[in-house]
Amino acid sequence: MLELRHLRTLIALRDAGSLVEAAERVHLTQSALSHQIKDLEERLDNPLFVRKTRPVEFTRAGQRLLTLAEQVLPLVRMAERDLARLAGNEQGRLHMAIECHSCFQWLMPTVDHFRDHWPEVEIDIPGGHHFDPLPALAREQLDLVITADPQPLPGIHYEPLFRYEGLLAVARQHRLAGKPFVTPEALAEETLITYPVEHSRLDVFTQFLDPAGVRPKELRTAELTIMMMQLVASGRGVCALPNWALTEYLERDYVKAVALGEKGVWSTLFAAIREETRQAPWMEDFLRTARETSFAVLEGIKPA
Amino acid sequence: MLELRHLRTLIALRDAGSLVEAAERVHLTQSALSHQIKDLEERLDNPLFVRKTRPVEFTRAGQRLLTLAEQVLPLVRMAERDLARLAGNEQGRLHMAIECHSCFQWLMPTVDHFRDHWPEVEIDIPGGHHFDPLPALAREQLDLVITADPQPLPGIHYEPLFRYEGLLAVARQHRLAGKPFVTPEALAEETLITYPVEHSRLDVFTQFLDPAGVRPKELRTAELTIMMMQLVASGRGVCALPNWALTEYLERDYVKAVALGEKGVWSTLFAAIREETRQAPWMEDFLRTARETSFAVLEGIKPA
DNA sequence: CGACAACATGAGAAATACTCATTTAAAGAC
DNA sequence: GTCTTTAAATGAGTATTTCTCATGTTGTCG
Repeated sequence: MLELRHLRTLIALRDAGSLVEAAERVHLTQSALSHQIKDLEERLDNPLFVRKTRPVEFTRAGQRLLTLAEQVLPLVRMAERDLARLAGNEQGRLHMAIECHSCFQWLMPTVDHFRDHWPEVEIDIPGGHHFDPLPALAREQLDLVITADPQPLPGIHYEPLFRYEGLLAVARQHRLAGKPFVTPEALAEETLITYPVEHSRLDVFTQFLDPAGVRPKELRTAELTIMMMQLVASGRGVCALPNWALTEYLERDYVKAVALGEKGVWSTLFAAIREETRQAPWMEDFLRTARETSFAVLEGIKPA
Repeated sequence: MLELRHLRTLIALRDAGSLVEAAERVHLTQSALSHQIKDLEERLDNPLFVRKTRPVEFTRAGQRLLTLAEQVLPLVRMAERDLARLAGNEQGRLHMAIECHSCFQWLMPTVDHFRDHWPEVEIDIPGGHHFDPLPALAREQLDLVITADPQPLPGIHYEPLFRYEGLLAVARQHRLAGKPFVTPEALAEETLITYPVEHSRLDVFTQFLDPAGVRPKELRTAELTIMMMQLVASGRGVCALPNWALTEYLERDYVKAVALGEKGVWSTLFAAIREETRQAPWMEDFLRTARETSFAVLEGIKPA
């Protein structure tokens, strides 16, 4: 018998393009999905997708089921939201801080969507606070903090959102452009541009340069991504940024990107929340939509 | 996680009015449904229906899920139909005979519905054949026969549709009216009106009178239910009919009904089909909708 | 009150959905 | 062409879920 599980799988498969990645998204193994879909295909007596292509291509039967999924799953989600409200957990506050300078890109659609669906929850990103966000979260001045470096604090839970790769942006004609990856040592000859924050909060240092004991030749800071890009493009330095923050500049061929080290430097972005708010239906919904929109909007990220 | 299974259960529960009957409809035990719904309620943190009422009464949460089910399940069914078509089993013929004089009432809506959804399948109820329907089914002159007395024939499968009770219709002022049930012996004093068919095909004889060795004082036949009702109402005899064939006359208080024996006489109505056509998706769909419409249209019947 | 009907509950059985370890197949690299 | 890498399939075993069975509880009606 067809179940919602199958529809969810197919949607994940379409969005991911391969079984392996789809499996990550729904938090199952590749094998599980392979079996699941095989069962389904046998019962329907019809293949659902062509495996030999990248991304996978759906047969007519597969497309029909995807159509069904698109009709049905939103209805189901709306119903679940209504039920959560009926359960009585409707009041709430969601004030958040963002430690990640380029996160607004995907956070804004999430916030908009959320505001529509949970009008009773007061959602806000209060600007211009100068205190440390994580302690502020603990003392209930904030309700959610987007951060890439979780620090163990009592009562604080870190909910992984997605993993992303730190890439090194270099000028198009730069000597490192086109290399498959860059070694820490190579950066000893470069000017590194960063956001004006402590080095302990930057992955280039903590995960790449510090372990190798290397320091860049020179350091300079910039507030905004676009300024960094201008500096990089004009050959005044290099900078490390999340892959998704770079895609638009890469597409316009404004700069080039190289991986940091052979394996790349991968970090996880977290939503820090208080344990008490973790079960709240609107919080679960916010995290879910946050993940969904980030996967929809950003390229090159992976499930945590 | 919410699944279609839950929605199907809730619909069955609403249609049936009690867990016990709903369980019969979805072919599970009462216990299974009880557990299933309990799980759901716990996860939603909300009761779904009030158990102490008959029929059960749904809470707001339950109603919300029912709404969802009504939106979603038809979509799912349409998709399944499309998939069955894609699987290639689209051609078919469905000529049927009806051995049961009062079946048109529920069969017609079924046929109409089916014609809409399977335009490629030729559906018909050829009239005026004088041959025995079951052998005609075996030799492929027919594809489906509605009958209440299955006879073992090679290659013929009897698919139970529903169970119904045979009731004795008597005039309002008749001496038996108002009794909880009637004994076979009591019929020895009555004129029994039947359809003009062999007695071996009438449950009153096979299940009630013959076992007790009783014969009615007199016998007469009538072609149509309405004629029988007129004879009964005017005190010219009594007649045994399925409970659902009587409801409209009972509601208008045209005649009264009494059960046949303490336990009542229950029969099962079958759809006789050839084994080969049993798996055909349109056949499965026809049987499903036949069951559905009969439960929707007829009162007092039970799942087989 | 006692009998009956509907639902709940706990324990164990059956079905199913998953994981792990391997194999097969295809696509790229050299 | 062979070697490597990546994706998907497969089989066996495990875990989980979902049933059934047997029994207990509660409410209803004569």
